[in-house]
Amino acid sequence: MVGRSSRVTIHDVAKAAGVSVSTVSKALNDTGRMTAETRDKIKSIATGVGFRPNALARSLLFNRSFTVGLLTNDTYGRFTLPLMSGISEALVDQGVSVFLCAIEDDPKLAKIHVDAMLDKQVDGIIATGKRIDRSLPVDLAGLPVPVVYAYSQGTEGSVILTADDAQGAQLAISRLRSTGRRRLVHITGPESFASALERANAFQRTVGPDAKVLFGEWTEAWGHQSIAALFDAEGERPDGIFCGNDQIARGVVDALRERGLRVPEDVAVVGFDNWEIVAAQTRPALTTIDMNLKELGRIAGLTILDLAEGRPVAPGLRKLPCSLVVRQSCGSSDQGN
Amino acid sequence: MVGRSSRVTIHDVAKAAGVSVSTVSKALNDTGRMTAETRDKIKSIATGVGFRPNALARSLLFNRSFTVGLLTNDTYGRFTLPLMSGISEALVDQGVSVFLCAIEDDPKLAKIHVDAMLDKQVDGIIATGKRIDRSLPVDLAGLPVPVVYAYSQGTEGSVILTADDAQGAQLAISRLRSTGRRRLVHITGPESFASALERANAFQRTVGPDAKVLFGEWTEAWGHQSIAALFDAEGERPDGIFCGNDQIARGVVDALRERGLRVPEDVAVVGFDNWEIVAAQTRPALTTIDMNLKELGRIAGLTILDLAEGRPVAPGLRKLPCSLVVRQSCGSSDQGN
DNA sequence: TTGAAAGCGATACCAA
DNA sequence: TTGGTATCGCTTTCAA
Repeated sequence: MVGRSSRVTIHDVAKAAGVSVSTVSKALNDTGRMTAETRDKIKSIATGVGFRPNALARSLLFNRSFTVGLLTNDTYGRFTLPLMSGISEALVDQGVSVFLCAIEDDPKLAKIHVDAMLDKQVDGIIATGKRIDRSLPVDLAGLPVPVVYAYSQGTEGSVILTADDAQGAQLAISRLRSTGRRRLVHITGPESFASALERANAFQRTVGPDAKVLFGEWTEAWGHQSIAALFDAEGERPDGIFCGNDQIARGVVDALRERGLRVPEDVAVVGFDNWEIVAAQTRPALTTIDMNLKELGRIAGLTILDLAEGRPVAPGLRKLPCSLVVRQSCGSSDQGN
Repeated sequence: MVGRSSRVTIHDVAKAAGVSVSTVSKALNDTGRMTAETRDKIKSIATGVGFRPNALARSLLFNRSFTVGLLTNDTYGRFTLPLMSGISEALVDQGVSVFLCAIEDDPKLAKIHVDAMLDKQVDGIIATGKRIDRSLPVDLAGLPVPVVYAYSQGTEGSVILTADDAQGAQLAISRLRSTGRRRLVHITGPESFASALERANAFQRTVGPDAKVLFGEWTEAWGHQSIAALFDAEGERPDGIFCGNDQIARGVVDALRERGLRVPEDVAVVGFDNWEIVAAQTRPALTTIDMNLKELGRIAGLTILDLAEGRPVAPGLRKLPCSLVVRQSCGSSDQGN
């Protein structure tokens, strides 16, 4: 039997308990004063009839909707999903729900979604994208609600959360070195990506100013091409490769294997992103850098809540640490040369 | 300058226009009667002061929140994201927003999310998962709002939307045959998955009762293993392989190439899922079956809206057609034998 | 200790 | 043509 049982209001509880609505409200919210007996009786009746307060009514009263919006243009969800998961996790105990709006780089659509969220009185908006040096196609400055940018470019004076690319790169390099690798190369995406540049700079700062960096595409194919270039050429060959993302790393690992080189024995490889579906299916599975996007999401959620509740938050760019995920492509750190 | 400009209410508009709130309401909603002049004046003043009606207040009045919930336990978002995108697309013009709740197979978490959504008076809930023969860890029957199951098991008498696995399999087989393949094999996931079984049954119904089906895992590794088994054995070798998902297909394609077999010239391969990240990066790129999850989401959105607005919807399982996405792994259909 | 009434922001009926 | 008032479900002040 499908049927929408209609909702029970505080009025119904009052009638059932033989008291007034105000008494019920006070009883359930543990406010006002009354005999413990009355309070308990009302509480048990309320649960008995299955009363749940209408959040809309409370929102109207408190001017707080216990709702935040997540705006994204990342269609693959590679960044959005872990972020979303972290946000949700941080906010669910506070009774806050998340509106997800996928706007696909369409300014008009973005505006429609933002307006809809504002109309619904969201307590704040978290903006996220697929790269940290591009902003969403909509201006979020001057909105009547707080905004937090997570893995996206933000406006002057706003709160921006991102992963610490340089630190992530260090992590990868340390790992390669601790397994005894000395001839390191960095294969990464286009130079036009701030995160590619950031990692590459960290790489050269750490390994040396003329450490080799190959900029290209974020694809497996680029991984293959790079290996061809590196190993067909004369001269010194790398024994450790730090890749700008897991797809490149996969291409690199496959290309090395096809050349009869063993990973990690002959060449160790570290990826970036910890994109499960790529990293875990690569043979050998990729040791890689995780940007901890879920944690980033958690912090974004808590931050937007702070802002919404009027607590002070320092504006500016905040970089959160990456961590190393050890699988097989980089050997074990106690392994000599 | 960051600052939350406080919201303007209908009252402010009324004051600015020198009329009553009821007149403003009527003017803006094109109801009631008044001089076109008054109406226009009020409208322009409203836009002038940046008035946007508080959706919460309207919801309270209309008992409609213009909000739906999407409940999912699919962490990768492989099914959820396209679905979400379709739902959102179908509902955004109606001013409906979507709460996304990721519940990760945790019954308690699921209940918390469902309760939060109900408290916020969602107009309906769409439940989705990562396989069609499992239900979410929460009972959605008897809720005071309509529920639609999309790519998830549903309850007796509910509305369930899913992809037509059998038809998808037919599509793959037709494609293989139209490129002249005659010795077809199906490599797929565990027999315990309804969708694997459904596709396998369709395969045997079409190709013949003793057409070979290999059940295994949904992984690249299984693709490799199957190829080893098939090509190391004595006897007839397949010239066309239909894979249960794109990951298996990728393993198959890689394994074939490693054996010196050309894809698609020697063996044609068709995948399933059209998971861009896998299908497009495979060399050659995978011809595969797309479950049209976005369209499925669109229909789920429209259906939940129908239900929410009291329009009749036939209960039961509704299978939506898959489509073929042609890339390179299956050659072109005008190619002879 | 309990309850009546005002009000959150909007809409709609019914008078004027 | 316009405006006062009740209402949606809830919380909170203030009076009883």
